[in-house]
Amino acid sequence: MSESALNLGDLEIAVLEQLWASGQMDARAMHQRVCSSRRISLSTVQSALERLYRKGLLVREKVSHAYVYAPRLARDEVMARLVEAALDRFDGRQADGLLAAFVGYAERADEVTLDRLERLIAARKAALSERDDE
Amino acid sequence: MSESALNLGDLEIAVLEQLWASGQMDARAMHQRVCSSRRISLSTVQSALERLYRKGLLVREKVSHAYVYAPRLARDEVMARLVEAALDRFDGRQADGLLAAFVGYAERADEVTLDRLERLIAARKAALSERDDE
DNA sequence: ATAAAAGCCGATTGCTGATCGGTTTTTTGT
DNA sequence: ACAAAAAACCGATCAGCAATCGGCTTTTAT
Repeated sequence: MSESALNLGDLEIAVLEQLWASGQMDARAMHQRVCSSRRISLSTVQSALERLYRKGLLVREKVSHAYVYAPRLARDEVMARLVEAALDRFDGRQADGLLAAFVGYAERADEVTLDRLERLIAARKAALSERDDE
Repeated sequence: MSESALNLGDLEIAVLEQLWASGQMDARAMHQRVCSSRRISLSTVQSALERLYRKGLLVREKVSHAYVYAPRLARDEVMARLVEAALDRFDGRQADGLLAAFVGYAERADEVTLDRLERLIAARKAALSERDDE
């Protein structure tokens, strides 16, 4: 049922970051964005986009001849899936794992983050009790 | 510089789970535990233990001739590192990343987990304000 | 129709985990 | 002390996957 197993390489993440920042792009534009930091050919970028597309992380539309790629998932969602993929391989109790992972981060978390988390938890609790009612 | 890049294979995780459950074990004992679900030779298990040792996840002690391995990190700590490794590759704001990752899990979290998280957050907030005081 | 741009395909490289067998070293039983 | 058994050590193979590229095919635009 779980079967996530998402895995992303460095180029793939860099490409995703560009798309999250700009919304959409074709391979050529992407190449120009990333070729400054990485000396890379157009086809390499195309391969990365293609892989991300096959992984279900991008949507694309043929604009006249070229594909224009756009993120299919929000940045946050992808991060969540990565966490899920990393934790799903352990025996049961993912919640505990996340909890544990969070502890490590919490030690560094600032007040704003904590406030946001509290709101998230409150929202989740509300959702839970509402579901119980019906 | 982050430089975590922790990565674990399936056998490695299975081996770790056994050690977390039993505290310590030598290669032979480990082999007997895992060879039921995986048809695997002793040396394969030894390799996995060796790899985990080199990765700093296990300690070992030569008990007379055989190494006895034990976890160096708690299960939770390893999970936390895995999450960290998965998230560190994104641009900045890891706190936000964790937050985001948490959102996904929170949607499935049960009340007990939520309560525990609230306590964690409260504890962290207390620690923060105490530090501000001094 | 032809050149340029894009897509598609296959190959290579590099890394890492899983897996094993053979050789050397250590332990142990007699 | 010696031989058999157990363990460690070593290196080799295999598989999967990301990164990378070049070349062939298709489509577009002039």
